[in-house]
Amino acid sequence: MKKTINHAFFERSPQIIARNLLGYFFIRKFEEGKVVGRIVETEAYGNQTDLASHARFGVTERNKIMYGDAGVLYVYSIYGIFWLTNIICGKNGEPGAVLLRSCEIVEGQDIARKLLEKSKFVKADDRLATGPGKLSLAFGIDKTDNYTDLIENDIISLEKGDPPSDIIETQRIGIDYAGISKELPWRFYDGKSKLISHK
DNA sequence: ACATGGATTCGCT
DNA sequence: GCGAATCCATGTT
Repeated sequence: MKKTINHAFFERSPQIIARNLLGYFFIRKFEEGKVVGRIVETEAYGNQTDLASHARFGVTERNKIMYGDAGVLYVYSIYGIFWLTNIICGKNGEPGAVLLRSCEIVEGQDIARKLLEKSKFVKADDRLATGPGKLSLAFGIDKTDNYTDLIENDIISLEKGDPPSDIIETQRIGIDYAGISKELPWRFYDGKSKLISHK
């Protein structure tokens, strides 16, 4: 039995969890095998006071998942082209999520490549899961994976890994609309990794 | 029922 | 650095 992660791990602030998840392994099983990615880039999204968060307008049909139990996947579509993969954080009633932005695929690169090639909007080079849209493609994640509990289910999971020696904190990407919140240092990445979406 | 715009990516300038 | 691809959640009529 591998090291497990319990729900309590996710019942903390998204900033703490986004940082802690660096070096962890994100895993999805397929019939042909499994895809394993070392997480090297994340972003935290907070409550109503975070003007970049989907929770900034209060509860809606799409974002109500952010107010629910931690440790479940929040998957939503963006630009009509991509799915983005998040993990719900915080205690029940406190909205928060961590966006998975980049992985180093350490197993199942052939499976990930085939999944990427199904999309006409990405190029399947050696940066297979670099960027949140490509990461979701590489793990075959779409709206059918929304609400998946990472602790309970047997297909998608997280395993502990060693934290990077060099963790960089910067502003989040693609949130120019967020006013003062765009300056929050809530993006985290492994400073030694080459597979980061933006430097 | 309709208008708006986005937690992206790629290719061209 | 900028525009296009493309669709659904959201807010407004």
